[in-house]
Amino acid sequence: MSKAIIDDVAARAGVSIKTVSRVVNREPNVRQPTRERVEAAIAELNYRPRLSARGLAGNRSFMLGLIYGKPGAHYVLDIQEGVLEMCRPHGYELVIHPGEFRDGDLANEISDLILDRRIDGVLLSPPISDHMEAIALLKDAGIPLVRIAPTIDKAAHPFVETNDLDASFDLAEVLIGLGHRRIGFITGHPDHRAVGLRFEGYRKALRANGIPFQGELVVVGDNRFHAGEEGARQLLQLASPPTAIFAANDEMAGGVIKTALVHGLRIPEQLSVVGFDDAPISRQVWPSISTIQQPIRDMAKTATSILLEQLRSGEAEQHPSMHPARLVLRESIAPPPSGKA
Amino acid sequence: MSKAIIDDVAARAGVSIKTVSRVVNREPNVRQPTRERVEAAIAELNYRPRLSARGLAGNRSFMLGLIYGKPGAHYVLDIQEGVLEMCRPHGYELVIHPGEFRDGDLANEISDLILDRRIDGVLLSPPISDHMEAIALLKDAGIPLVRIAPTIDKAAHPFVETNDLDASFDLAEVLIGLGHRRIGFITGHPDHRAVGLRFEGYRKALRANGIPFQGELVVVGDNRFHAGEEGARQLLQLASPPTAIFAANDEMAGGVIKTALVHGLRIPEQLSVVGFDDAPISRQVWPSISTIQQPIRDMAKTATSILLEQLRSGEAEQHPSMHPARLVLRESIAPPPSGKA
DNA sequence: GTGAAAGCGCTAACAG
DNA sequence: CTGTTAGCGCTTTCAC
Repeated sequence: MSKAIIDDVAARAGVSIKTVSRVVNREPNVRQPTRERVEAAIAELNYRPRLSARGLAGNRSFMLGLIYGKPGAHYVLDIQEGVLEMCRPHGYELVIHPGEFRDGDLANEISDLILDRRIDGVLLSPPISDHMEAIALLKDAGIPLVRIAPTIDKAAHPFVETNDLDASFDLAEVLIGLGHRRIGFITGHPDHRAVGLRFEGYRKALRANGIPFQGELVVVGDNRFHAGEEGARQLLQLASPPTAIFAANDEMAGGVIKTALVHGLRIPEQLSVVGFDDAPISRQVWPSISTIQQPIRDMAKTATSILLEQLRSGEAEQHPSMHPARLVLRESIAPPPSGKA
Repeated sequence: MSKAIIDDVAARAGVSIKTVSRVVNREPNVRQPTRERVEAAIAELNYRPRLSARGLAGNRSFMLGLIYGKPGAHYVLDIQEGVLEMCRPHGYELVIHPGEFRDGDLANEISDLILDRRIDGVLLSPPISDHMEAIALLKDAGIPLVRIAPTIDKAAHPFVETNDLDASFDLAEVLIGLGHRRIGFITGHPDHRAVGLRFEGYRKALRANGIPFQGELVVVGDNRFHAGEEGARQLLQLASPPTAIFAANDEMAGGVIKTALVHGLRIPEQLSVVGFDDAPISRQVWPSISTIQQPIRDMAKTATSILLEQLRSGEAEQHPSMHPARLVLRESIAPPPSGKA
């Protein structure tokens, strides 16, 4: 078994190998009864087309590439699983490639990936989805690509996205609705642009509620836990410290909580904290963090299906697809201390 | 460029394509000057052998499979990166396959993987590395495999491992050395056998120090944060609660810490907590958790190189390789409350 | 040591 | 709608 090749199937079904090929590739121009006969033969023989033979003859590799940065382990795994779920059933294999945004070698690594593996198409996940150099490279090589949650030059290629800005706006409004006026913000890593939109949402919410923006309440972070710790330290040292802190992701929000606890602050009574991502850490600290859940896995699936469609049709259809995020309110928020409100 | 094929190289070097093939495959029987000439031509033309052509002719796929469970996101990513780091330079691609230990379909999925992709070799990471059904399947199919941190039937196949038991013994002895006598233990998921060894280390340490084993101090967990919360709740409700809790992994240790905080206990003054894995969470909770760091990435690299060696030589060499773990002592431990010691 | 010929299993043009 | 004929680019025999 499993040694069956296309000739065996053709013989058993009483057709030519070309017809078998047509059935396997879902091409039209095969009469229904013929198709069924071939399919039966395939099933009986447990025939699986040899990928390398198909690749050699058709000049395709049946491999998709996923190039990703490291915005957090769970984010990466979610993306991977979403992509796998979509590409396996379609006969595509996935080649994963971790890449550093600032790594000068990324360009070389990508060339190697394309040249060596002859990837059929590429998925770019944040923050690499904003790495225009990489994108240009792929474009020049004529490799179809789909970007996940890009923030710049969005017209250039198909993409999927979520509404970071609006969700962030909503979350900030929740804090404002509770009575907070001095809300600190810890930004994400500057390279990670999608996270930058979260800052925009915060500012927009301030504006919408007539709260003046205060530069001293903003600290630049880098998406990591430690940046949250440091940022909180800075913010809490202000002459007039914030009554709430909005961290651009949950890792940093976790850092804020740790610092607050170390300083002996009670959360949420003395300080409200919110994050973004609905990462495991948001449920694991105490009190648990109010945050925003994104349909990461779904975005990855959609991105993959867009890429597969593009590979089939040959043309890049621009149907940007929006996967809305939603608020997850938990224990970490409360009205500001009465004296401050 | 990049369109160069073997004939181009042969022409430029003034040899036959067979000789080029020999050089590319590092075969013997090529005179040094000839080899150099060919290598020069390859470099000048930026020639890359087409994988599908090699695969078709040589009946290999140049793909390795990695089948893994979900013992934690960071664990998985570390393994992936270790494997990638090793196989890319050797011209192998990696096919990742997340699998559930209890999933009845795992067998089918693996068959598909083998049949469809014609994987050359497979790496099994915990807890799948103890999934004997999967292993039997691969063996029957004649697919070389290497297991990462297996605990049962270790003679059957090559493997890499770490000293879970000894490290766990050492950590338990640290607690005992501080004066603890009632030490709670929260076990890992029963399917995840490697984690089971950690329990053995704990028992061995008790024995070595003449402390009687008490069943009531042991709670069965499942490696997840929530199990740590629950387990701690149970242990702290005992008539005579433990003065220290050893969780079989850091996720659960994090849960223990959260429960302790919720109960108003101060750590480590009133309760010492230790975990295992040196996962990010061990640094992110407060106080940070004493734990054990394992060279996961290195294990993955070694496993991969063993597999590659096996593919080259054709025979499975049994040189089980041990990667020692090491203690990481942090804030979460102290002598027991004086009344209890 | 090196080369010539013969496929590997499939798809791409064409014919019919 | 179906079949025939050539390759795809490489590795294998097996000569030399």
